[in-house]
Amino acid sequence: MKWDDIQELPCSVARALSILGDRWTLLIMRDCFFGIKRFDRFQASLGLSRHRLSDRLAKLVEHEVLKKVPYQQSPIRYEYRLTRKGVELYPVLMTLAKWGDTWLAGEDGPPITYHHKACSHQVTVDLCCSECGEVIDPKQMIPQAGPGLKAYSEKQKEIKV
Amino acid sequence: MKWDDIQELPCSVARALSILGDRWTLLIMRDCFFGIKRFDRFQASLGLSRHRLSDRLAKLVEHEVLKKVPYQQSPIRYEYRLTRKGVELYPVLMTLAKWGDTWLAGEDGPPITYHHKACSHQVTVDLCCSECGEVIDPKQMIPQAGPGLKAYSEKQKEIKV
DNA sequence: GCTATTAAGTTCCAAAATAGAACTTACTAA
DNA sequence: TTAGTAAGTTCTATTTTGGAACTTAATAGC
Repeated sequence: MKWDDIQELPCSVARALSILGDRWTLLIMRDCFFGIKRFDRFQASLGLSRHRLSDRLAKLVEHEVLKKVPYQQSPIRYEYRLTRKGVELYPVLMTLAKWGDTWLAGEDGPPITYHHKACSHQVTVDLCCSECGEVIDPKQMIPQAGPGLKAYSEKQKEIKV
Repeated sequence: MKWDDIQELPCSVARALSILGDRWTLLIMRDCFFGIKRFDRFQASLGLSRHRLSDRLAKLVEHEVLKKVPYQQSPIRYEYRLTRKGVELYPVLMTLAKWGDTWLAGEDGPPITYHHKACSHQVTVDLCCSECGEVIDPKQMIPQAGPGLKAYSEKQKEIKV
């Protein structure tokens, strides 16, 4: 299967990764959450080639994860800002960061710590149930075919007929 | 910067992505959470080339995200099982899935829905503060230099001297 | 007016990674 | 003896990437 085909799969993880799942995109998003907005600052921060960066930013704009906003005229220059869709990737990055902190940081401890304004503690993040608020244990979660999968199956049948 | 260099950065997201951040690895992990354990089943499910799959599984085993366990003798055959380190990637996949459900599912709705044994509702997941339990708003989180970053800075100084 | 600088890219080529098909190995079953 | 199964490995053509140089449109200093 070609990479571009995975966006067609009836799987939200596959669809998300078709936008985010290459070498650099999630690191670009990390930088966005640290407040980076401009081309040269992304390039300096990440050290990827300008060519790649240009491609990746364009793809993120195309998918409305970032938006280009002019920050000066003559010559007109744009910066890249998170959209609502982009901001909602925060949990993905925080769960990745927590996993890295737990399993890859070694003796030195986490490179970044987080403080929560609401409770003013140093905190980590947990995945919780939207109904009961309990911290999620994977074994307690039961996946079921949802409407999107059923609709996909129907369409596949039609194609075969 | 070469991709292999990012694992050296003082950033847990970069380190995590150095293991997980290529085209297929997180999809392989998704399949693990759906109970897939054997080579041919991964290949059938994902449609990636056998060569790639072999590489990716080996890398995940090397990093102790999966472990090879024999399931028969003569000829000896192994299956791939999640380690503790692997199981703890569940939040990463669930947050990706939720984002995909929200932004990429379209009219058909989410392909998969989840039910939580503890509360027996259909649920989604939220990112919550480990201290106060509130759902996380990115704006309420304040990043600070942690011990790992300080240790890294010290080491960089030594190299320069 | 001439030259340097800044920011945001684009162009080009060599090197690395990937897809897909065929092949290999070590067995079991008919 | 032949076919089948599972888990890979090998090979080649194609695609993607990295890195350096170049472009564009403007401003600032001399």
